[in-house]
This record gives sequence, structure tokens and C-alpha cells, in this order.
Amino acid sequence: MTLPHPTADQISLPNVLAVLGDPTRLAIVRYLASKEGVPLNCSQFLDLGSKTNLSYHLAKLREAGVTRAEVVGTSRLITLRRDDLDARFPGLLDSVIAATVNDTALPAVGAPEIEIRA
Amino acid sequence: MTLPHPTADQISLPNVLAVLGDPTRLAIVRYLASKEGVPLNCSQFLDLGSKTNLSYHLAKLREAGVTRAEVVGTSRLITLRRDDLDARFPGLLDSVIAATVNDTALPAVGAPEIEIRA
DNA sequence: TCAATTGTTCAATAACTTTTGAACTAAGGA
DNA sequence: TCCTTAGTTCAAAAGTTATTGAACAATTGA
Repeated sequence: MTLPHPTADQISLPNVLAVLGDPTRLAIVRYLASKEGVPLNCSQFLDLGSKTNLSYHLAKLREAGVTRAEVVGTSRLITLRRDDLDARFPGLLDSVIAATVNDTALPAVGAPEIEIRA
Repeated sequence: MTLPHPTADQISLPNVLAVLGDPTRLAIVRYLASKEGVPLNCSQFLDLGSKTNLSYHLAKLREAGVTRAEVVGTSRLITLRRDDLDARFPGLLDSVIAATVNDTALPAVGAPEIEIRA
């Protein structure tokens, strides 16, 4: 069982930008980048939304060519397609990730959705 | 008469990416970048859509902080907000523009919408 | 003043996106 | 085998975006 991914040359710039233009998906990409090398499964993003909703956003990222998902047992190990994105759009992913790092308005993995009173 | 623009720190990354994730708007940005220094008015983009539709897309770009529009007579002179975008998101605009340059799938100013037979 | 030029606004519609819960599949462990 | 875990699919609802044409406003030049 493998999931459908676009080939490197099928990755479209407007589509990548549109897919990244969503706070939840940008938060997923930021977290993937912060753990680069460590493949993550879907449930590690549950802070960002419901299981169903994450399935939707992760499919969008995969179909746009931003992430790769490898099926391992009942898990999907998700990684950034840094190699292909860098080849296709040099510097784009790095500048997007760098910009997300300081973005306090983005949702975050490991952060409560609602601020608990201090 | 001036038009509303976000201040530099009001420019939001997800919003900029979402706004750039549209082929018409990306084509506008590519054309602006190719003529950088030369302020353009709306009618110079008419190859990309109807007057009404361009007004809509140019407003989206302006409201996201991607472009600046200066009212001069009955015209609006449109420029890229390169300074503010570079300060906020270093390298992002350059990598997006570089990626648009080779993108033959994008609509283009000065190109016929339908290929005339050779 | 009148007409032309430039661009906006409005309302309608069509098309897409996001979110949800319930039902489902597939693998792995007891 | 049965249960649990991991994630998908489906249909519905809600919300958002893009596109259109008609009407409008403001400036400029004749």
C-alpha cells in the first residue's frame, strides 16, 4: 500500500503556496521542519485539530508535493519533501520555515489551544 | 484619497502565501517584479482578466501587504512592497519570483489567452 | 460643460474549502 | 479470534473565494 504523490516536476508553485497559506498546514510544516530527520505520524499533530481534520490537511500537503507519507503498518510516516522542493523552488521552503519560526499567531504542536490562566 | 494598506507588522505569513497561491495574482507579481521601479496601473494587467476581476485581485494583493497602490489622478500606481516583505520574511519574495520566472503554466501579461495556431 | 478614461462597488452566482461525526479499513497484539 | 490503534472515506453543513455584469464615482481633456 502506497499513497499517491506528485512527481517532482508535477509540483506546482501556485498550489504549493495555496496549500501553505493555511495556518494549520503551516504549523504542520513548521513542526516537521523542527524535527527534520525524525519521521512523524499523524497523531503527533493532534494538538492542531481533530483526527479527521488532520487527515484532510495532511492529504493536501501530500497531494501538493510538500510532504511525503510512507505507510508503515497502521502508521504513515510523514516527512518534508525538502529535496524536491529545493530543486524545484530554490530557497522557498527555507524562507517559509524561517518566517514561521517567529510567528506567534500560528497554532503550535505541544501548545494548548486555549491559554490556561497564569 | 488613499487606499488602505496594512502596516509592515500587520502583514501575515499565511495570508501572504494564500494570496500568492493564485495563478492570476502570481502572474501580477511576476510582472511587477519584471518591471520593478516602473509603477504600473491596473489596465496594464488586462491580459490577465476583466477590469472587475483585476480590481478584486489587486485589492487582495494590496490588503495582504504584497503591493502598494498610490492614487494618482484616475490611476492607481502599483508597486511591490519589496522593502516590507524582505524585512518581514527575508528571502521569501525573491524565491517566489525566481520560481515564477520559469513557470510556463502561469498566465502572462502580453501573451494571448488562447494559443493562436502556428 | 461634456465625454472619455480609470477604476470601484454591488449583488448574484458558481465553485471551492474547511470542518464535523459516523462508519469504515487494515495492521498488530493479547 | 477479538480488540485496539491508526488513519481514511463519506456526506453534510458552513464558510470563503472567484467571476460576472451593471451601475457608480472621480479625474482629465476637449
